[in-house]
Amino acid sequence: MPKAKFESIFHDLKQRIEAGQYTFQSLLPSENQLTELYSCSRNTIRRAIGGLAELGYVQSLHGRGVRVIYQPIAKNEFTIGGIESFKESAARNHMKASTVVLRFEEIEADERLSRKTGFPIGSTLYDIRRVRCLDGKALIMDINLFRKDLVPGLTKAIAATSIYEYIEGTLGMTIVTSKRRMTVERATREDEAFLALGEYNCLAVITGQTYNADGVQFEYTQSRHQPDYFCFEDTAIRKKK
Amino acid sequence: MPKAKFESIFHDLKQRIEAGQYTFQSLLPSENQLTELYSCSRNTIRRAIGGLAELGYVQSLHGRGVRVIYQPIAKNEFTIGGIESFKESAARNHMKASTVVLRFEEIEADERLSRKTGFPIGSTLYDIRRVRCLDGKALIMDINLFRKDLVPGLTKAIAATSIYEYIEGTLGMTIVTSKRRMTVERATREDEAFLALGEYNCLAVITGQTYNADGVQFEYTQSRHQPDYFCFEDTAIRKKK
DNA sequence: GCCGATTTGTCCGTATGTATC
DNA sequence: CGATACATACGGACAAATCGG
Repeated sequence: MPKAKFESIFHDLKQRIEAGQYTFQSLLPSENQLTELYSCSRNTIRRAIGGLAELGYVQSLHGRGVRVIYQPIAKNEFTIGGIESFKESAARNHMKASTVVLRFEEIEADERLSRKTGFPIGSTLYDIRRVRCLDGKALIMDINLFRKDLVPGLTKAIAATSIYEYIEGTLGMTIVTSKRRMTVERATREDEAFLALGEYNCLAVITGQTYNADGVQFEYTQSRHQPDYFCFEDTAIRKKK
Repeated sequence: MPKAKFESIFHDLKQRIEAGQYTFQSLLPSENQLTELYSCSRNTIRRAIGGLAELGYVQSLHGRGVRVIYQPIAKNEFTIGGIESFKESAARNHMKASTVVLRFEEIEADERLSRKTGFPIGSTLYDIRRVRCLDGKALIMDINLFRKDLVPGLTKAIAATSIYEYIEGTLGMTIVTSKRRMTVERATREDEAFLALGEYNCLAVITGQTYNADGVQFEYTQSRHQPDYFCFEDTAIRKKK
């Protein structure tokens, strides 16, 4: 529920573009016209347009207008975008999701683990390992480390459903920033044992650190995807020199 | 050379964070203090901070301040971020780059190719295929399609050095928006024939469409990376509900 | 628990610069 | 050249969240 004005304008324009009201390669109404349409200041319009540009929906042309560069694409893959939980992605792709918890332990961060994950040395962590299945096939290996003091009361039963629902729903914690690295790695013996890799000997690996609303890292995750069900989208905007 | 004020403030703050003047988990000076430090309006400061947040350098905490969440990491891999050419990336990673042009032809976009690449049907395209080598190892297979009418005068010799230098330098065209999809694919016979894949049977594939300053797509690229030399970084900021 | 000071979030109106047509 | 349109910047106002007394 967007309460901010620029957000609701952003969503309205986004929907109109997706619906084809503003077509590919056409120009949006000028910023001055939009200020009248939405009865707001030009500043607010510009924030909405800025959001659309980040999404790769439009591109501003100095002195000419704002061009629509949105093209609908067929999304039949397990596309990742923004911050989204496994359950949310599965639902968006209309797939049956299930989870098997392989490990649920408490460990302490030593110096090596601290360097790797970014957690302070000595912090107590939940160490969770799960296999994610879509439509019955084991496709993703999730390795999660949570700071116990920031995510108290986590149980194996919660891990089997959705940890993020617990964190955002029950604990009322907000997830804000998420830093991720994507790489391709050789399958480990564990990957081969638990996942349906088929003829692939590699996986798409997403390593991420997640920060809560206090700006404190509470999670380190490694998500190892069977290649068929991995796709990441991104839009980059080049800075001027 | 940033002429805009908010950009130079952005770069200054970014450098101070990287230099450790503002340390991990500390708070920046308040926006009001920064307006005095840089003698500018609060609006301008906020734009600079917004840029740092997008980079994953800081996170704003309502009512409290702006927390630094930048942590230096060892970048010994071929990291991709923003829009960057092969030569630029190689230079940043202190590696010797060389290129072998496998193909340089003109083709016409039929209906199938148009759907795949986003080019209009009937447009004449340069079809270029190149192998990229770093420190003598063949690691990347680049497949580029350029609209001939938008990138005139392209030659095989230019393809052997840097097409982007030609586009931005000689033609004076500005690259603005770039949409990319990352996937993992099985190696083709061509990949195996020309690249040093080692024991991998997959590659990291980046498929992208690039738009110029007119908002017109002039390029479709597929970049197929040997896994050891591929790493993509990203920061996501969760929208509020 | 309340109040006031501080700090970030949103929004407005205006002015000026720059690019396009 | 003038009109239009986007880019940058300023200053002010009020809301919302946090923190200390």
